[in-house]
Amino acid sequence: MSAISAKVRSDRRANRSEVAILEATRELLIEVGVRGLTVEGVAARAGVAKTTVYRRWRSKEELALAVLLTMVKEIVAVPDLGNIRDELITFVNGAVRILGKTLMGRVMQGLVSDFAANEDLGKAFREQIVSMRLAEVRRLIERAIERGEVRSDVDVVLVHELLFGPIYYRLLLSGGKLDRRLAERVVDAVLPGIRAGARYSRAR
Amino acid sequence: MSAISAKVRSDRRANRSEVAILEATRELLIEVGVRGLTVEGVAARAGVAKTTVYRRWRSKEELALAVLLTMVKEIVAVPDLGNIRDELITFVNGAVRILGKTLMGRVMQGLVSDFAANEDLGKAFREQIVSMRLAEVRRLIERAIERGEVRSDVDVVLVHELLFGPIYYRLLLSGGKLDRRLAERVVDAVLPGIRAGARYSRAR
Amino acid sequence: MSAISAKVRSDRRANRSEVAILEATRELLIEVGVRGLTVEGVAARAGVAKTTVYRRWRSKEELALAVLLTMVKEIVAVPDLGNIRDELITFVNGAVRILGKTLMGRVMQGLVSDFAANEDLGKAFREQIVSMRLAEVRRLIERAIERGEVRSDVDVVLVHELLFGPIYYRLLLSGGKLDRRLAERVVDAVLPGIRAGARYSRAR
Amino acid sequence: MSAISAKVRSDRRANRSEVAILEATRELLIEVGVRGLTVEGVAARAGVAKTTVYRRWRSKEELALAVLLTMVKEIVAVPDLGNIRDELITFVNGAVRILGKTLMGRVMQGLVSDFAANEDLGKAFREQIVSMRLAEVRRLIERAIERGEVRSDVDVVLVHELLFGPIYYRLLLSGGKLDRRLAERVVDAVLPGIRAGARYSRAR
DNA sequence: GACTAAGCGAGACGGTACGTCGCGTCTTAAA
DNA sequence: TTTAAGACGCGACGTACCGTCTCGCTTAGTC
Repeated sequence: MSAISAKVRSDRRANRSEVAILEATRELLIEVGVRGLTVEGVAARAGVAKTTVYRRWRSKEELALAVLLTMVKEIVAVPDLGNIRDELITFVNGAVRILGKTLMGRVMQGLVSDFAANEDLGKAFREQIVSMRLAEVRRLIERAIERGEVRSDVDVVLVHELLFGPIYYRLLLSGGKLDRRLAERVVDAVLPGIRAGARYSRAR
Repeated sequence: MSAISAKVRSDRRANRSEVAILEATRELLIEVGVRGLTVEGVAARAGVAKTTVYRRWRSKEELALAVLLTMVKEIVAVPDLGNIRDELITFVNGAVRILGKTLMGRVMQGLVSDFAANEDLGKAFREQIVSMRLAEVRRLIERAIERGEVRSDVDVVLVHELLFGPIYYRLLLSGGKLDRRLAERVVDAVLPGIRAGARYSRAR
Repeated sequence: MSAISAKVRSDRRANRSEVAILEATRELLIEVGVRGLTVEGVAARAGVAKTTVYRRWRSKEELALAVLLTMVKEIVAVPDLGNIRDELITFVNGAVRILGKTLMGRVMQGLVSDFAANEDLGKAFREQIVSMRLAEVRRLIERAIERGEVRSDVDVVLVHELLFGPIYYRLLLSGGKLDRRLAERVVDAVLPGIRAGARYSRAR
Repeated sequence: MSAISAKVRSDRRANRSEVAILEATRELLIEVGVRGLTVEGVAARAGVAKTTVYRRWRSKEELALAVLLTMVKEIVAVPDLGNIRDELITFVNGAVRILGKTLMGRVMQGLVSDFAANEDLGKAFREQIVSMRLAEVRRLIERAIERGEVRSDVDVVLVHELLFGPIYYRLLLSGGKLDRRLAERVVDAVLPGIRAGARYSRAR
């Protein structure tokens, strides 16, 4: 029992550092961005030794990703709204809002280059964000197929890319605004291609 | 005439360093990527003083961008193929090929974070790549409108984002393949929404 | 006790770098002089990072001064030789020897311009060398006054300047030799003015 | 005749640069000292190409010395004042004034290290300043010997060093003031040793 | 009065060293 | 045993001047 309580105490102690580090990271990400983030700065702000940071995360990028992941874990299931259009708009707009209005947009911009450079990082992002979004799109599409709104041979992966690609394109490359209208317009542009009864443009 | 030849001679001298630097950069980008690129390394490889590099480019990122831009200046006008589908596929596939098969893909991955961090860099990319692609899409769409293939109230910017967003999404985030089929499938997914006679999904 | 041994261990570790740096500096001062001394070179020779050098000394001049000070800390008290003449000759000759025969002469030549340019450096030299020599001259003069050899109203500062000024004048400006005779002749030239019973030349 | 006038005109053109460079050097010596002096800065201030500076002086130190020498060429002969004391005070005080009140003090401080490092520089200083002062001291002493004021076996070199050593010692090392009293007190301390009828302290 | 070469301004260049930053590792003392 | 504290080796940064080197322009002085 004392061992257990010790463990508990130890965990708490460990968590105190961990929480302090994450909080410091979050603050510094807001203040100076991923680019300006330094392990040294995080440790100082958290009142923690650099070694303690390194013991838990391999690099400032992993640290930034950890913070980013905590924010995006809000990818919640979209309730049944009765029609696929509203559901997709709701879902896509969730991403638009997070990327456009919160810290996450800047963090994403700062981290994206690291996804390619650092295998672990990219994998973590794909597994925890990309694949979850894909899964949710799949769920919504399948529900819509059952409703008869959407063709049954739809390529979910492609749809998912068509929905989110433009969002990230604006965030990362074109500098376009991430506003409410965006989600709606993207969804409206994609739907005609997957509506039940619609034909592939090619077949036309 | 003597003025011209003098200019040429002068240019040649100036260019000798410039060319050497760009070539060294290209080699190093292949070997170590944007992340591993250092001004020091470029200067050494080019047989040039560090100061000479800094005299022409403010940072290794600008240098990398310069190399990248030389590669993408191949965004050439798509000839009239008689139908918008083939034209768009040709155009989009140009980007897919460059990003998927050449150095440019890796360079893009490495630079994208800097577009947000460095105003000049982002501006240069937007003005020299994004806006040129947008202009070409506009040209193609307008031609298609004249042909009666496409609705006349199409939002060109959005179409452009729908076409290229998924490409970059794969390159930067999902890790999906950039293959020949990609361009075709994206175009076929986008066309239904802009075909003449098509209705907004919403109106349905 | 454990605290002490710990302190000692800690000192040893810290000192390892410090000693290596000072030794490298000493060697390089001999080889290339103050002028040719570079922090980069010192660090390389000492097998130490440049930052480690900068952590301890602000500039190569401070470093050179540190070496110089270790050498001149030999300004030891002159024993009672029974007469002021022998005592002063002994004392002045100490400086002549160090400046003429050891590295210190060259280091002094190299550093002297920095004493004026760098407040800290000049202050360190004045406090650790000049004032110690002045104090020793004062002690000797006072002893001689007690013996009745020297007038009691002697201006010790001036005497000190008359004794050492010519030495440095040779070292730095005239290029004259620093030999054994020098100390003797300077002392013999200065003594008549301060002998008990002597009168100021003016009073004559 | 045309050749001559050509030479003259050419000289004038050459002199225009030379004068501009020296004037710029003088200004910059006042503003930033020898330490802060750069060939680049001098050329810019003089509105002259760097090459033009290098064509005339080998280094910024030679340039600084050139300026310094123009200022000290005022070492003029001391008139016969009837007694050696007043003559020496006048002479020594000339140096005290120049070193204490004009730019020359700071320039000397900045150049002195270069006298040892640069053979040409040291030689120029010794030949144009030191030896001229020595010659003047010799002239004064010889006149005083004829007057019967001073012993005939005086070591002029030593006297010269005793007179000027303390001045430079203050300027360069001790930081003591260079005021009117200094010349007088040094002379009064040195004279007893060389007065006619005086004996070497040793002989006592 | 046109021609030519010498001298010049301008400034790019290769180079050395600067002093700084942050990395990730390692050591120590305290808890 | 874990931690805070922080020194360390390291690599690269971007800067300052160095002294050398073209490059055309200006400008005498010659033909």
